[in-house]
Amino acid sequence: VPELPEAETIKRQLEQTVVGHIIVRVEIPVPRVLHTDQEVLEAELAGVTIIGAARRGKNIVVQLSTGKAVLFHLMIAGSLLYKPVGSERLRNTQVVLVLDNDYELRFRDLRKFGYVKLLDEPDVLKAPEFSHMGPEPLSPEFTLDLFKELIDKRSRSKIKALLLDQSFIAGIWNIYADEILFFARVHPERAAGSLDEEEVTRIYDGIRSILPNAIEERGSSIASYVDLFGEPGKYSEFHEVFNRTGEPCPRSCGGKIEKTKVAGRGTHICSRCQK
DNA sequence: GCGGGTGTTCACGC
DNA sequence: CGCGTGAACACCCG
Repeated sequence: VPELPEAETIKRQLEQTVVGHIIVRVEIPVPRVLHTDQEVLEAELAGVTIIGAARRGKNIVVQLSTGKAVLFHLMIAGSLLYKPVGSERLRNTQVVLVLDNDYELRFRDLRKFGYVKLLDEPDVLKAPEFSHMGPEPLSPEFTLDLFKELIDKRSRSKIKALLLDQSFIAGIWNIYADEILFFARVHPERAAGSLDEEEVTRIYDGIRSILPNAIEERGSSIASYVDLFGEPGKYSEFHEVFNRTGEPCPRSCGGKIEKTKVAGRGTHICSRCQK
């Protein structure tokens, strides 16, 4: 599942590739993945220049010279791919933006849970589509004080449920929630209100260090995720607990990584380190 | 047939 | 009672 680091990787790669190019044609083999009327989308995209790329949470946005933008949500098994025109298109390619440099931007989703949508507001901080979302964890506005305030308001929730809640904080999902809580030595079932100041600070520090490290490695490839160039992310090699059930705890505490279920999600913990 | 993210609805408990 | 919370669905297909 592409989370913040994976979406940010793709956003940065879009800036190096499609930005500055004109969309000469749009092909939509599977219109069902559109959350915008097909004719409207085609009319709004054809002949238009791509002027920027942005990200909000796990959402990827391509900004257009017309003041509109295109939102790609990769959901569970989606990918965006930058490929030469004429190269073989993988099965399940649903939307293709053909560019003026003989390359094309392809949206592909094995599960068809992901979607493509036209936005009238290209500023991701203003677009109503994202108005329900919590703060961007890597933004300057997301301070320790703000995090403490938000935690206080949701004291009854389990901390892992909060990290997964996109309206609480944007872009973190299962991999990074588990890695952050292991880093912070906090058990995922803990009620937010039971966390002391040091624990909240450690979770905050985990968020602010793990996400940038993961971006540096172009994200984590666990199932189907690949970046814009079809390459897997390398951060999976650095996972301390996620997908490491049964392995010894990397803190050498003598415990083993266990898999449980918290907030409805598979959850990896070292129960000796995380209290 | 399971599982995955999201939006929605619905039920529960404080 | 009202709110916060969480559970149950629907969507789809390897």
